Amino acid sequence: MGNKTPIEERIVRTAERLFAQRGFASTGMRAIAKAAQVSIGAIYHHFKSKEDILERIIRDELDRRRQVVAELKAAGLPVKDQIQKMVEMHFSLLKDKRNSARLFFRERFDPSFSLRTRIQELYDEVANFIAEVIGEGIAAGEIRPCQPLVTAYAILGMIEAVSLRIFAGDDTAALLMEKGPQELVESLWRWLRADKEVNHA
Amino acid sequence: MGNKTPIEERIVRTAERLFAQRGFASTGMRAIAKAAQVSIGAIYHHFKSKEDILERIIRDELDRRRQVVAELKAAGLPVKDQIQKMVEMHFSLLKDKRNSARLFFRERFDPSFSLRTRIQELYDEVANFIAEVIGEGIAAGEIRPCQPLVTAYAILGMIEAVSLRIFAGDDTAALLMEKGPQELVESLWRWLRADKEVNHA
Amino acid sequence: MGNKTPIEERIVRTAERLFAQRGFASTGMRAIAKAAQVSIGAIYHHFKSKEDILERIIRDELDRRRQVVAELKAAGLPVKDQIQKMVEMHFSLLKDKRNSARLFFRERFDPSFSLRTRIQELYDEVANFIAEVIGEGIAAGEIRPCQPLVTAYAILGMIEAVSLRIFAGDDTAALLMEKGPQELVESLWRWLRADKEVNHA
Amino acid sequence: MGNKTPIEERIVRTAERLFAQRGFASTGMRAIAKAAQVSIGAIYHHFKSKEDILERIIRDELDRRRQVVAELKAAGLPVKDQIQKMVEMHFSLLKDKRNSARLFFRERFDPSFSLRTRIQELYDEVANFIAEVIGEGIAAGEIRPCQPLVTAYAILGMIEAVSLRIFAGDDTAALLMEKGPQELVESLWRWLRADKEVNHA
DNA sequence: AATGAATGAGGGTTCATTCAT
DNA sequence: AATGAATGAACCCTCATTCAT
Repeated sequence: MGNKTPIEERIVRTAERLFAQRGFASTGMRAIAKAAQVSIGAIYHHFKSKEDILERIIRDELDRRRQVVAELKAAGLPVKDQIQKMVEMHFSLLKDKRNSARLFFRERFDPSFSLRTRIQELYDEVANFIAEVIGEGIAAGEIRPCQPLVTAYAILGMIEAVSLRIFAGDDTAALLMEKGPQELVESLWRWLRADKEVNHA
Repeated sequence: MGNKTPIEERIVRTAERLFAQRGFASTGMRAIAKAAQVSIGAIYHHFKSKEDILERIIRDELDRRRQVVAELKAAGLPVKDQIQKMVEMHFSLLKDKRNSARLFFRERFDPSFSLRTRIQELYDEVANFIAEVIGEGIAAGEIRPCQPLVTAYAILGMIEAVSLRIFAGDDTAALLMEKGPQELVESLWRWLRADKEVNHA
Repeated sequence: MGNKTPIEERIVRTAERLFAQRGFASTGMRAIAKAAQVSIGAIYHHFKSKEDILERIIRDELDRRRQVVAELKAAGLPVKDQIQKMVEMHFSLLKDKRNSARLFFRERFDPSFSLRTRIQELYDEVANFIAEVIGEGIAAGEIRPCQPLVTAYAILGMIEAVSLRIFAGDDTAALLMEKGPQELVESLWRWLRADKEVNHA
Repeated sequence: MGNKTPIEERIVRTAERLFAQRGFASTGMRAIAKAAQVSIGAIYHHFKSKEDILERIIRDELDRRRQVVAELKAAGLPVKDQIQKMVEMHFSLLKDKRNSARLFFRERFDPSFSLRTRIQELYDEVANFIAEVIGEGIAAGEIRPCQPLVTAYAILGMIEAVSLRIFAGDDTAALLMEKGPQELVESLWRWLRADKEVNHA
């Protein structure tokens, strides 16, 4: 049922790459068909429309992230570890699914795109999860008092900005890829931890 | 000579809005002409091509930001104030030039877009400026030792993420717009400041 | 595989007619589509571009002429007969493929037209063939000494001028069509033959 | 009144060159204006339309040729000399007014062009003049019996074919330019003269 | 006499999509 | 399941021409 046949796989992966490279609007069905070595008819046999392909790509990516968040939630780790895992997740997805991550970022703002809302929802979902973690941390005295939601978006933004810069693929990108994760985790903790810890150190 | 005629202004502003809303590739010249209440021919009389309009928009925005950064550099403020000003600048530009800011985000990654490199350069320029400020702060013992460049991108990302979320225009956006700037400035300082200050507190 | 589908045939023949009537640059794709009762998309499904249609038309015509010349070469007729056949060929092609012949004349000088060189080559090929025949005739004493190449172009020009005048379709054209071929053949022979034949007459 | 101001001259000459090079339909008013270093408005101040410029160019050329023919008619030369002068005239015009000669040939067949009829008329006028000369020659026994009109078109065609080939500007063209005129004159006379002359030689 | 901003119809071409096979 | 021919609206852009200055 939900099984992807090889041809669907090929279409999805090719489209993912092309959408990420050229943008959704600028990628034609012909280009996808040609690059995937599939007939146009075959694409329309498996997908309702061009948007349908994008929807599938995005949904896959959303599922993947949602699952990571769910696992993280279930694990019941200490606050600091949860935040570390979040950061690592993003960098890991960035490495494994470079194209969809890039696509994910590119098409987030297109208002004509029916998935925009769903993307926003996931984003908010992740942000809310982080805010929740922060809230708990504050309640437990582990995190200093702050606006949890603002902080959550800020954290996501930090991660994404560094991730995005890595797409450029130049020397700076290499530096960020190497130093980024640990630096971010350390900084984040320094940012969030309650003052007492510093005083007691 | 270099004066913008009213019609050019109208074209640029309309295009800016439409590009920001629908994306560059999905905005047709007809749509711009109609929305700006200008004939297609008139647009082509003032601009070489659709890309030329985008180029003008982006260049204007780049100039605006570059100038703010230059002023900031020249002011010779203390580290903390410089960072605060940076954050405020971003939120201020966000309020005044909502469309171009949004457009700026959207089209940054299109590889076929001739200005992409220039945008990247400006972004790097700003990042480098921040990294420089951080480096000076570290040398002066005001900022704790860290990777200045990674931190710079992280800071920009934080700001952007919060900014972007504001585009959505919902309740969360309102909250972020209200609490965002001061929360970010405070958090940032907490993040960056050397430990001694905390200890002495 | 190489079979022309009916739709391609219809497009080519319609374009041929319109190009001949209005000129290549002044014939729009919409006009071709309408006249051929075919959608614009269908044209572009079969041809890469407007120039591609012209290329196909010209290539067909070139092939046709090249083949006639090759057959003539292979036949090994006496000089006089070869010249007669050449003239007849031109008038015959003129009758059968009136449009492409006219088009052939019209677009020969367009420097932006990619096939111009190839047309020139064929023209030269035919001219060289005639010059060759004349050269052989001179060597055999059947043709009086003359510049073979100049004479060849002159002969082609004679034929074309009469042909072209026929396109007008008026009374003069009818006269030329009726009397042209035999008059030209006779005159040509009178022009070319060695003097001895006249003396012996 | 009929005086050309310098600006009109510049427009006409530039248009003549561009029309000859690119064709009438493919030459834009902007291109003429730019090449002639004249504003578009200035062109429209002196000429009613693009066709009007062409009309002026063609009319000038027609007048020039008509005048040569008239002079030839008035001179009352022997038949052979008249024909020689005709040939020389064509090659001379070809040298002096290369562009208009080329243009003259290119646009002769455009049926949407209002001057086509007039061009045809001049062409016929010249052909009729030649036919007349031939007719007189036949009556006087200097020219062998033949179809005067067919022969006239053939002669014009010969001349044009050689002329046109010269436009290519390659080695063959150089050869034709050097040997063409005298070869044509000699051949023509051989073609046309009554047999008795040959017999009596 | 001369300018060039403005028009909008039309240019060639690409598009996502349909459907008979 | 798979094909690719066919559609025609929409794409960006150029055109000859007008007209207020």
